[in-house]
Amino acid sequence: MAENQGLTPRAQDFSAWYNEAIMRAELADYSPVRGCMVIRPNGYAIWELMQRALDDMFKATGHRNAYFPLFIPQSFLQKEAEHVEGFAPEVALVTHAGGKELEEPLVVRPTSETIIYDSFAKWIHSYRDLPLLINQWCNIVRWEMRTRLFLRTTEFLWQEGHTAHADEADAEAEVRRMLGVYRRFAEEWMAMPVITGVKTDSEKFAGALRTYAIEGLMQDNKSLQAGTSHALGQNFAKAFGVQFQTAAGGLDFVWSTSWGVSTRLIGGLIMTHGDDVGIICPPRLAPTQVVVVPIYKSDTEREAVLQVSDGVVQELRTAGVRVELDAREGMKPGAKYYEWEGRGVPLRLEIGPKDVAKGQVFAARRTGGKAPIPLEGLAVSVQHALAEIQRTLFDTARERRDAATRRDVSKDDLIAMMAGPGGFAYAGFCGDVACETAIKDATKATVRVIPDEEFRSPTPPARCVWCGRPATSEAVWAKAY
RNA sequence: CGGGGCGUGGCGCAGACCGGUAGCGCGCCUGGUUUGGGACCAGGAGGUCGCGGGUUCGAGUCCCGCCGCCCCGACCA
Repeated sequence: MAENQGLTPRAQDFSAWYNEAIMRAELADYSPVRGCMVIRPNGYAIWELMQRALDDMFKATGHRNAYFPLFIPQSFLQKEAEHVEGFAPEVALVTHAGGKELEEPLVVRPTSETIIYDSFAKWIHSYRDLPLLINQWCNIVRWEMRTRLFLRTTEFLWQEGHTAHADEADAEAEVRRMLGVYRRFAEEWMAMPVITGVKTDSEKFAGALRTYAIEGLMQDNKSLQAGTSHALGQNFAKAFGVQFQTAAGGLDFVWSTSWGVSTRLIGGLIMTHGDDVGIICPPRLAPTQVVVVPIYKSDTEREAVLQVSDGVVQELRTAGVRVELDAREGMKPGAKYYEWEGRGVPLRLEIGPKDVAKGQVFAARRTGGKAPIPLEGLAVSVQHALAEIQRTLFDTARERRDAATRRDVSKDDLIAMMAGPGGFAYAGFCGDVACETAIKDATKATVRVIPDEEFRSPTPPARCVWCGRPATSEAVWAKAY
């Protein structure tokens, strides 16, 4: 049958594949408003699972959720110089409402630092009020020039943590802690290996002292900034007068942090695991972890097969597995397979007359391989299989990332790499923005991070890959989303 | 904003160079037969051909203008 039902192969056109994979899985749709997207139930279900996992981690680290307004007085944004400058070009402004012009235009939040610090200034009086650990789940608007489903849309959903601390060390610990949470989420839930590190000044958040990030390498060997954690110093505290009385009786400004991940993670999930058939959901984030497809000819077969299938579904559901029974009539099993594979369901159980007779189901993994599983102890076997699939996805992704990583590259290597296969290039960096710019102009690659110790090369590079002067650090270069 | 591509039933496309009854595949609806990797037969529904002008007896097709979308680049999570 129709060969035209397949997706554009990744190797042929990764962008086309990405869009088609999203459409096939019914994760999202284009909207009537340019740059915006509709997140369909299949896509939103992934987001809900991400939210739940992350929210639990935020709560476990002492954070509480709150909600701040979508509209921010324009003047607020202007109180922090770098912040305005950074966000001004992509801000949407409400100038009219209620049928008349507003006295002061309202910014549609591109991020909530300013309006949150306005509140923090009211809430924080004493060192006893610190640390203040707040998170909010909300939507954000940034008027981007060029958009891409999930990866960069005009409006997107995210989570932004905002915390205030009595001293720099405590704030720094928070910034690192939340970067660690993001890393753990990426690795353990998304099965997406990431490197962590600090951003260069040119890549850091507008208004931050330092920005830390997790970066994953996608299948086209471009890097995706998947989460950021910012040390804001006392910049916003000073701009908004967030002061507190110290234990010693003095007055000081708080040290603050902010950190966020967004629906962009869904794009990362797609580009990390998808294959030419469609997306692949890691089991822990799969809205449907298991689909049961009954197979039969006669009515008697149908009855027996459906009875076993129902029992399987019940058993798995009771065991906490997210399972669906696809008992649609008039559709060939093969057609169902393709449909669920396109949606990324990690495990499929086929149940036919032969399986019923043998007391087994036939399990097909989205990561490859088919094998019978006995009905006896099925729930445990299925959970085992899901855990293995989760691990396989992570291992495969890490091997792919490592295979696309080169260390101690020379200037010529860097140029050749970025003109060719792409990937992560580790090399010495003098720290001069001039070299950063020159490299970007010549290769399109940017410094993704100055990697944390764990990711650094055993022998630190001695010289800058570009200018040859002594290196102040090792950096990771890649083309990025 | 620059470069490239594209707008024709829900989706994918043909028709355009050379103006003359709007077509194909998939999907959808009804009935029947099917069902271990994308079923088949029969019947059926569904289109302001992106929008606005113009040329013409007649425009999906030719001319002018506009709009939108996708991809690549500059800005960004």
